[in-house]
Amino acid sequence: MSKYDCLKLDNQLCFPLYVCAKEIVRKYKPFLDELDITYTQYITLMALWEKGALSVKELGKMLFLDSGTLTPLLKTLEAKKLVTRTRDREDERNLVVSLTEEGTQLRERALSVPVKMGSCINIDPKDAADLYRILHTLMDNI
Amino acid sequence: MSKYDCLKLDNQLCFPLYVCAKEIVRKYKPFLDELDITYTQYITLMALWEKGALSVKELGKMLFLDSGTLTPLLKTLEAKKLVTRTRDREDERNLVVSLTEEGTQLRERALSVPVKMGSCINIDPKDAADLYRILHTLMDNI
DNA sequence: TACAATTTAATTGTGTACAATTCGTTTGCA
DNA sequence: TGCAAACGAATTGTACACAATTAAATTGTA
Repeated sequence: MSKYDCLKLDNQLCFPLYVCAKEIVRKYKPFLDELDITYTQYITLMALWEKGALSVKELGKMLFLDSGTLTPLLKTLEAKKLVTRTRDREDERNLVVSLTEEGTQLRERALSVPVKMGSCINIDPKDAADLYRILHTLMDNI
Repeated sequence: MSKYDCLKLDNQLCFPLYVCAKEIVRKYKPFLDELDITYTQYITLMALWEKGALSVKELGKMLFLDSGTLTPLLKTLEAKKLVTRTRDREDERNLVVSLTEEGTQLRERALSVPVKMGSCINIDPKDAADLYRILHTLMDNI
C-alpha cells in the first residue's frame, strides 16, 4: 500500500498486453517459417487476400502501420515474388500493391496456420470472445 | 461463409492484440518523452524500482526479454546515468543492474505517467478487470 | 492558370525484438 | 583434478516500428 503501487509491473494493464502480443506473435513463427514469411508480412497478405489490391495508404489504415514500416516490407514481399508494386495511372502518388499468382496461391498453404495456432493457444472460448470484444472497443477508442 | 474466413483480419484474435499493444505503447510516448525514456526502458525501470537490483537474467524473466534486447538497452540506461552495470563478485557470469541516485529519483517524476495514461485510455472498469485477468491467464499458458 | 497547400510514398535515424552464435565463467563428474 | 557440459551475457544479423523529414504528384484557389 505504497504511493508507488501504480508503478508496479503487476498493476499495469499495458504490460501484459505488450507481453501477450509479443509472445503470441512468437508462437506464429514456426508456422510462418514454413511459408517463409514473418508475422507482419502475414497480416499484410491477409489484407491483400481479402481485398485483392490495396494502396500503401489503405494498407496502412487497415494494419495500423505507416510507410516507414510498409515500404521496406512491401519491397521484401516483391522480392519474394508474392506481390507487385505499381503506381496508380490515375494518381501517380498512389502505389498499388497487388498479389501475384504465387502470392494468391500462398493463401491455400496459409489455411493451416490458424488451425495450428488454435491448437497451441489454449484459451477459454468465452474468454476469447470477451477479449475480442474488449480489444475492439479499445481499438475504436484510440 | 468461405473456407478462407479464418484468414480474415476481422476474425483474428492476435491482430487486435498486436494493434492495441502497439497503439497503447504509442500513447505512452509523449509522457515518457518528458522523462527522456522509451517504453521498454520504462518497464525495465519499473522492475528495478520494485526490486532494487536485478541481474540481466532476472530482468529478462520478469520482462520477457532476452539479452539481445536488454544488453544495448541497459547500456543506454547506463549512458543516461540511471543505472550501473557491475559483474557479480560471487559469480562473474552475472551482470547486476542497479539504480543510481538519479535513477531512483526518476521514480517520483514517473508517478504522473500512470495518472496521465489513465485519463487518456478510456476503458470500462469491468472490461479492464476482465482484460487483466484474461491476459494473465494467457501469459501463464505461454 | 500560377502556385501554395495538401496528399502519398520514400527516406533517415533511433530503438526495440529475437534467433543464432560466441565468449568467458562456473559446475559436475569421470 | 581436468575437462566437458552448462550457464549468463554479449554479439551478429534480420526485421520491424515510428517520428521526422523529403520528394513527387495533385488539388484548390486567388
